[in-house]
Amino acid sequence: MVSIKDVAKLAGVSVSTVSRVINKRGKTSKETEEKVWRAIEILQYRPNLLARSLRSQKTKLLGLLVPDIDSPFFARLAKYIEEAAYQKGYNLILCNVGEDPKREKDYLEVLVQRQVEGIIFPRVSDESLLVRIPYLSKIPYVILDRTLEKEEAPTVKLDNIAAGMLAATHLLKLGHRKFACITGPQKISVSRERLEGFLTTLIQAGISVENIFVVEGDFKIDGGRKGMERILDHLSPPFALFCMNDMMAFGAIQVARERGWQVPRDISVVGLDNNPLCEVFSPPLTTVAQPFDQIAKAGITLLCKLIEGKKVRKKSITVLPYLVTRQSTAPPREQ
Amino acid sequence: MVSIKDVAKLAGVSVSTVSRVINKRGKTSKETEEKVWRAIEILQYRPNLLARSLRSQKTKLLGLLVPDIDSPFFARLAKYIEEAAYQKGYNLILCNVGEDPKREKDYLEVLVQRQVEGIIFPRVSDESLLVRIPYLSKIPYVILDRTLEKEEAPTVKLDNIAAGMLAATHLLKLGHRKFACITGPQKISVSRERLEGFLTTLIQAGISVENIFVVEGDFKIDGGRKGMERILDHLSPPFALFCMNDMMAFGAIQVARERGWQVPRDISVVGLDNNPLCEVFSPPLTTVAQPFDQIAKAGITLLCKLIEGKKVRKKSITVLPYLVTRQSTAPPREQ
DNA sequence: CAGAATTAAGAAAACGTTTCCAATAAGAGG
DNA sequence: CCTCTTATTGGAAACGTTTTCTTAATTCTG
Repeated sequence: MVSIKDVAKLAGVSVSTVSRVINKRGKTSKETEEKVWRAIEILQYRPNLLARSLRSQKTKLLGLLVPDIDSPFFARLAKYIEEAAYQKGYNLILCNVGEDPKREKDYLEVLVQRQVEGIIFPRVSDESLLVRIPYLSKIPYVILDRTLEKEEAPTVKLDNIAAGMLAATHLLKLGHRKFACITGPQKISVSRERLEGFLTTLIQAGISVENIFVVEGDFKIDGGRKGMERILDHLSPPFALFCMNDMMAFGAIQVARERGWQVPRDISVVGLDNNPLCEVFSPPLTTVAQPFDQIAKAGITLLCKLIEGKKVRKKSITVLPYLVTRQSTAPPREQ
Repeated sequence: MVSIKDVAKLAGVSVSTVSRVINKRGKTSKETEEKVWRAIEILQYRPNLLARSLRSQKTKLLGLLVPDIDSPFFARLAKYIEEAAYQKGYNLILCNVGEDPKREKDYLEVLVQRQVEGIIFPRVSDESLLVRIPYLSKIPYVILDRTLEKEEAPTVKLDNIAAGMLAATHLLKLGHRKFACITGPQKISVSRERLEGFLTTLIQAGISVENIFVVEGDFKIDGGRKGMERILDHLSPPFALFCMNDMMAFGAIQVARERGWQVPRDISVVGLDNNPLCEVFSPPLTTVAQPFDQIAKAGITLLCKLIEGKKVRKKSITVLPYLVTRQSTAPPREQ
């Protein structure tokens, strides 16, 4: 491997001069600069970022801890996070932790050892080790799409209450009086907040609790399917269903169809996320959209501020959802 | 930051001894080992991987160059690649290059400078800079789901010809005699190979070329939509359609539905990839499945061998697709 | 019991940078 | 012509490891 020494030798200058030229720090004469660049060109020299990082204590590395990169939600988020990080000159170490706490622990250790400057992670659970491991709490981090109970951790997320309200008002406006909801795991704050927004809006509109049937899902297709089965065992159409993400909505609609019900004629369905497939689904899915780009960008920006040690006023940022109306919702048919 | 020196001091031994204990290299007495581990525990010492890598010339880092992490195909592949890398003790730097050649160049530079030990990337284009930049060709790499024209680059991919054949035989067996196909971009070898398998099988079965209508797509939903519009302008159902990935199949089916055609009654559709959403689509999509886990695992294994400098007999590995029959295909209706 | 062989541990060099400090050369001012 | 700045440059330490080479201490062998 060709090092800065080789460049210095070929250019006939000292190592420090080469460094100065490369980093454009300090004074250097035009001629030496030229000599140095020429040598670099000839030798195809590329600085070793390990050495640079070791010396300068800056790695320009971030850890991206994600539950499941294969889920459309996280894949989308990851894309925008990567984009924002790239813009700021950071690289991302991809850590797919799944449901495995051991793996999360492993990765956190590794990230620390690799001297990442910060960690960004969507939707950690409350049991997450991040907050537990003491030497970890020193490293800047930002949590996306999720609040941790205990402390005022830096967070960027959707206004989930507003999201629930958006779904509820849309369905109310269509004239629905009977509702169902498939939530995410209740231990995740996101689920609770969305439910809160959904329920309070309905109740304020005078819907009685007997007419609201809530089942717990898992944000996956299968949770939507199982949820819908339970709902249809207890509730007879027409009614309106709010699924807390699109995947579950897809699963739920499939079950409805299998049982002979039509969407939106018998059941209106609202999803959440605005997955690109909503458009091609049959029927195209009405959904509460997340501005993924905003979340990611705000997250990285916040993280960078924390890394630079700047004082941040608002450690907790929320972004607003918006409704995308398609064909899976309609007024309830006459009974 | 607490370093190995602090540990040495607290344990009352030399730095080299601490290093030996940590790496379990060389002889150390039970007592010193205990002293060292105790000091490590007290100080919460974690080795600095930058320094270690710098010295040992091993970073245990891999670059993952991917066109679009938000596409279901790449997200799925990335997940399994990450899994395989993790098993082998490697970390991944995520590089989402999009369609931007400048970005690809940037990232390749950065990866080299970060001293990654290898690069793995799905579906590079032939114009990819990888092969061009001379100092890059030294760093081990493996290409997934794609062959580069020129040389015998190490590759792991689906047997695409078999994939095309699988789709064709399935449709033939159902009794179809009129066919359409929405390909991927023709400049990507994957598309050409799949088409080859599809066409030769049909022609060998005695289907005349007038009864095969091929349009070029882009592997995205919209390509499927546009492709289907062109097909329906030229071809009247019933016929059988092979889409070279599931996304395009979803788009195509939507257009068919908009135009009043039913799948599979009027048009049989076969996709490719076996996206989890195939199951919940309406109708559930028959598809040629890719064994993502095998591809990823074989890719990482191959890359590791190249890194270790082992001689590899087979630099080019193909894995076999299999058909998953669902409800989007059926015998053609009587006309 | 002397010398050889073995074991455990320390000292120091090396990895490739950045950066502080000192040194040299050139120009300015008196 | 001598001193004082100023502009460039080089030398060397430092970042935190690993690893080679010594050295000291112990055990074995005849």
